[in-house]
Amino acid sequence: MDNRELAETFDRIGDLLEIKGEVVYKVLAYRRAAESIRSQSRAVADLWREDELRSIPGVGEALATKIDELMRTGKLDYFEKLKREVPVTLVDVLRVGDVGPKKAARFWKELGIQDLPALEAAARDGRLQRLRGMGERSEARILKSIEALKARQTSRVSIARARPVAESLLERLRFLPGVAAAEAAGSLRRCRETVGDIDLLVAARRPQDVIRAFLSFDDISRVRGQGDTKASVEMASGLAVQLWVHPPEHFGTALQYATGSQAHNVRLRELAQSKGLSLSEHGFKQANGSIRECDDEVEVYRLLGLPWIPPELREDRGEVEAALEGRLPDLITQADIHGELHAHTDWSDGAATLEEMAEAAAQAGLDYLVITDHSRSLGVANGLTPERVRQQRRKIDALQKKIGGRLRLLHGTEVEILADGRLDFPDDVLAAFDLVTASVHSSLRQSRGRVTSRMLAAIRHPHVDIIGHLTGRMIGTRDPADLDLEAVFQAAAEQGVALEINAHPDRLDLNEAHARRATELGCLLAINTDAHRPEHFALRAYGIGIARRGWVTLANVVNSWDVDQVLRWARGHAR
DNA sequence: GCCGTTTTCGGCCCGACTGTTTTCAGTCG
Repeated sequence: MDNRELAETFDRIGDLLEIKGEVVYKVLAYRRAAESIRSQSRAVADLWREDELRSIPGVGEALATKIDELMRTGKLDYFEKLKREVPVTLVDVLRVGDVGPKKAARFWKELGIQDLPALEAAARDGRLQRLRGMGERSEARILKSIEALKARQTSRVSIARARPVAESLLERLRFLPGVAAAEAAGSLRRCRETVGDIDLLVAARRPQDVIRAFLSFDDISRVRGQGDTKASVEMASGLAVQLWVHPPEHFGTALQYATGSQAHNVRLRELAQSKGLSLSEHGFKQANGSIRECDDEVEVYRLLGLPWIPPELREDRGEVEAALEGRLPDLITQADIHGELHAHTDWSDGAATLEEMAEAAAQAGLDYLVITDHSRSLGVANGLTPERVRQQRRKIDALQKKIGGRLRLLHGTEVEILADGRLDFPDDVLAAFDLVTASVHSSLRQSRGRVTSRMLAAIRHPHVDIIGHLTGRMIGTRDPADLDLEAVFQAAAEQGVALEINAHPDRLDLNEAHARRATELGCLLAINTDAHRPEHFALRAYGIGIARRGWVTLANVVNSWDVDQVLRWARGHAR
């Protein structure tokens, strides 16, 4: 049983317990454990074999026993019993906005509603509004929420889709009279790979004016809620947006609050309590009732006795402890990256010429660019034959002479790792490249053993320098290959082969948990855009975001090195 | 159900908004 399935099981148990009316802290304990398991950088199955389950934050005696049962038998008696008490289809009812555990339980017990279609039918028949404490408006709200739930395919969208929408709104908000500042917060600011909704924070003296102006933006299609200090809307595109408006004196605490994560905020508020303070978005309330305001986020953390914690780390994954102990990682930044090691041209499936890609790389401020077109067996991508490889080398050398010292051009390849683990070019062809990235694009559905041994063979191949987009996953459309990551990371660390963090927002592969584990094991990493057109060099921001969420520091990122160091490494490691 | 230089028992963040209520429960982030 993998981490995701395990986390889902615990989440589901939490949902059922909540509907059943169990004390909330037990529910929270299951959810906290689920989240902790989801963000584990190691497979829980491995920890189970090593008898280390209790090292997972939020897993105590009772949950460790349950994980053990799930690992041994694939089932959990406790969960099965629970499902006989509470219909498991009710968890779908919980997904409806404005319906929480209390209402779900009442709909079930008083109206016999066990699933989403039954809820919708009841709402349409006007049966919900006849319940005590309900009314016409509540029923209409629920019906709208059901429609919204059905309309969107998944509840989360790519960060790359959300960011431009947020930027567009922020530009307009900053232009409003009386607005001192406007920033994106929430999961967007924390650089999660997907975001559930867009959270925006505005500093202004007269919040109601800002909210009124915001609600009149013409791309807003529905107002979900509005008050004196916040508004919640849906965009025409279906994206949900939340706006908070606070006076400038509160901006520090408000930004901290709106950035989250919720789990991180809970940790900070507990820390505040231990100092006799009560922390909220309005400030620190002292024991005598007076409020200490903060217009600056750094000050919020300072008052808690902490250094400022970068938003990407705020997930309650050990960052508060690290901050308390003065061992926060010195995270990689965009400015640390000096070269692109993975880019395509129209020689294979890229959209632009060598010249155009070189020009764009120089414009993007890069010092060096490695051209890595596909190898021959990737027919759909017009992969290069050895003969075309030699032609491309001559073309690159000529172009280098033409552009001079502005940009160092290197000749590389993204060579296919074939289904049997061999590479798609013979050794003498590979030897002629400045840099070799090896990737898997097909036969991703092979067994765990086979995919892993293919990957290990590639890592141990004397000419391979980088493994591209390791798992092959495409967010939302293609599952990652089933790999023994621990074995892959160890081999990569031993061989000095770098693992790519592919910055394309559909890939982000390694993901943040993998990046963190790879870093712990001492792997080298490469943060690449896999650019197929000039504007793709800008995608690096998303790769940097994931790297930072994976606690990646400057030390082991190969494209933070200068070109000579990269070439020395490419020639020298484990050959 | 978890967790501990204030505790192995008794805590477990804080506030805004909504709708149905005559003072509050439920939901959400």
